[in-house]
Amino acid sequence: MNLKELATRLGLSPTTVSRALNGYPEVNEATRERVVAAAKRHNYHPNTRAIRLATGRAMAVGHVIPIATRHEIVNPVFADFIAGAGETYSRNDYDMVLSVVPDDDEEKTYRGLKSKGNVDGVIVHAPRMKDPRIPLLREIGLPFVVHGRATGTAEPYCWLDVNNRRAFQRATEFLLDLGHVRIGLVNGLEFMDFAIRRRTGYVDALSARGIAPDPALMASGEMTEIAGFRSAQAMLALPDPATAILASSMISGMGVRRAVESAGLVVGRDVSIIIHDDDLSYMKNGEDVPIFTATRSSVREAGRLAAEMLLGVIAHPDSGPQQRLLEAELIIGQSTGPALKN
Amino acid sequence: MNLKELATRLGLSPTTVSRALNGYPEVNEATRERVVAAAKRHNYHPNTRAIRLATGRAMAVGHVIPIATRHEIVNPVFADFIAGAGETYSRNDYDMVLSVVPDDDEEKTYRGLKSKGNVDGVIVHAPRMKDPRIPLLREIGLPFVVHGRATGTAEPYCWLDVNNRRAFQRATEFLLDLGHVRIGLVNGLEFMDFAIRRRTGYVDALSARGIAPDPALMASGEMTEIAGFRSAQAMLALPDPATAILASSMISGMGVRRAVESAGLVVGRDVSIIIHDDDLSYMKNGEDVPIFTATRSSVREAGRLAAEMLLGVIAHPDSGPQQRLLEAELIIGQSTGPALKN
DNA sequence: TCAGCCATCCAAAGCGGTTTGAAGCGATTC
DNA sequence: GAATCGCTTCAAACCGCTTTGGATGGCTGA
Repeated sequence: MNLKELATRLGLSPTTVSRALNGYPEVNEATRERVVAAAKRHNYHPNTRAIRLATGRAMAVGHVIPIATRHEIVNPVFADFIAGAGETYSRNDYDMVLSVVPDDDEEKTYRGLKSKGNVDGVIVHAPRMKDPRIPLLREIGLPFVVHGRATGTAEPYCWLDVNNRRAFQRATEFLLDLGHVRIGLVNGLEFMDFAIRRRTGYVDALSARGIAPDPALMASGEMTEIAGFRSAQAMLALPDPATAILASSMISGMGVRRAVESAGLVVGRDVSIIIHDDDLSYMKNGEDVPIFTATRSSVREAGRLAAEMLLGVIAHPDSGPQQRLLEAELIIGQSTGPALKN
Repeated sequence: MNLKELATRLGLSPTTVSRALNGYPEVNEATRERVVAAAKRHNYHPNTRAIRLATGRAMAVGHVIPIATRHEIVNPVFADFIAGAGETYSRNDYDMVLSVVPDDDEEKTYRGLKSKGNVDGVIVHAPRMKDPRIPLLREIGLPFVVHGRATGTAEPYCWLDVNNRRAFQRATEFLLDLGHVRIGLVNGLEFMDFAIRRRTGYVDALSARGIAPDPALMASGEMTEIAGFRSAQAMLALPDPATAILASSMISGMGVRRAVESAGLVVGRDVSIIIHDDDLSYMKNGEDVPIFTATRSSVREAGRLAAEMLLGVIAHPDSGPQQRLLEAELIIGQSTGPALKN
């Protein structure tokens, strides 16, 4: 059943039927009701491909996922962000198209997306310092929103980010207030923008109390369990070991916890742990009482909001670059406690 | 730059240019080269929306992700599967479109995808027993491939699955051979088809050795760290406690490990653990030496293969239902050892 | 009464490709 | 020399919708 058939059946022109269904004013209310009823009765759904060609809009948003040789973006955090963004798209009748491409094809992919007209805009994931995708997208004129920020980019652009610096600053201050001095940081890879900001927050908090950051207490790597384990193990084995550790994710936090426990120490008593909790739906930080004390910010919610921002930018291309900074909450769990006097 | 402009510039008709670029035989080789060169020079890319309307194909594959109220499908395993499938689509110039919808809209979504012509086929995720999506998709005539199988579905359909029964049977036999008798199963939710099959394999292996399955040693729940922890904790607290535990994923296995360690026991000596390892890219089971003994099967590779199968079905709709069963390998890690005599 | 004005509807021209049917033309065949 | 054939190329229809630019006719107001 297509528009023409439906129109014939109703004894109307395709024009009128189209207008009736799309809510245009120049159609008699009685006619509209008749059309709407017939459309429902015959289970008519306009063909998306035709709409797209006729309107010149793709009604779709792209997410480009590089199959990285050096760093995996396909991680649990990404999945939850996508889920959140997808909710927004569904509600707005947009499609979400994911392009999984070898990372040296990334630029070609963005250019293709634009020139072939597959999408109306894209979300940029996991920005790095001076991320080249930002000038690229501006150059080719494809609307975009960055999830995170890219330090070192001069021109303004649309982004939505968590205040990572402030979150880690607060977490560090919290540990300092508990009397901890030897505080370790198990960070993500420090070419990622968020990791840089987190370290800044951590260092700032220490410096404000006159504590010089100790390189031995600052690790950086993939946010995996095993990496968390190893980094924490090293920090606990120091002559002057860490008594508290900040971990960059739930998963690396689990590695840190394993290191603490396998050193015969008790989490929350001998060693405090604070993680960053993305509030992943399948990886809750406890149910009622959080297991870990954490800086929490829902990445799924971030996905929803970033998608909304992008749809806004697509609808109003010259409304100027929008920006939004979300604050993480500091939630107190069972993994932190006062530093032991000795 | 569109086809007509390019044709005008070349002094040719759009027909010839289109054919030249699409490799049709009825065009002079010299002309074709001229056209191809001009297309590259002017950076011409045919408009996807126009191609889709003209050919009647969507050149896209759908993945419907229900925002489940009762069960989360958006999990790490799903993310890796998607990444694998996406690789295949990119190589074949197909788009991957994800629909994130409330779970009571799932049927409506599939029907819409078909009648609006957004996709040429779909992948069905996380099948349950007698999964209603299979008859639905058959009814509306939308090509599909199921990742997994749905026990209780009479008619044949396309699927790609891991031999879950055999994998868990072998794992159980391996533990039995090591002298374990009290073997626990920390399973996924048992309305999921894969979980049923795993339990069957486990029970079969025990029965073959004359061991009656003990309900106290069989848990079922979400595959989270905390659920794994709790189930294992209960099994270790029994009067006749488990000396070995099968866990359904890396994450629940981490919970099991924590339960073992926090009971003051040593993994691989006091208690053996075998997990199912989906070989997730960001959650490796060790680097050279696996941490866990595991039944391993790459879910990413499964994604690639399922996507290939679907593209095949789309290209040859009446080639009959294809089916493929992948075997998991049993890899020996550091989490298993002989049962202690006492 | 008649021009002017809404309210309502329609024909036709896109959107940018693919594909069908036919035509031009030099070479071959009879 | 005419008919035939193959190789190239093209004009036009088509995919299914949106949207522009009328057309129609009843109603209002002078």
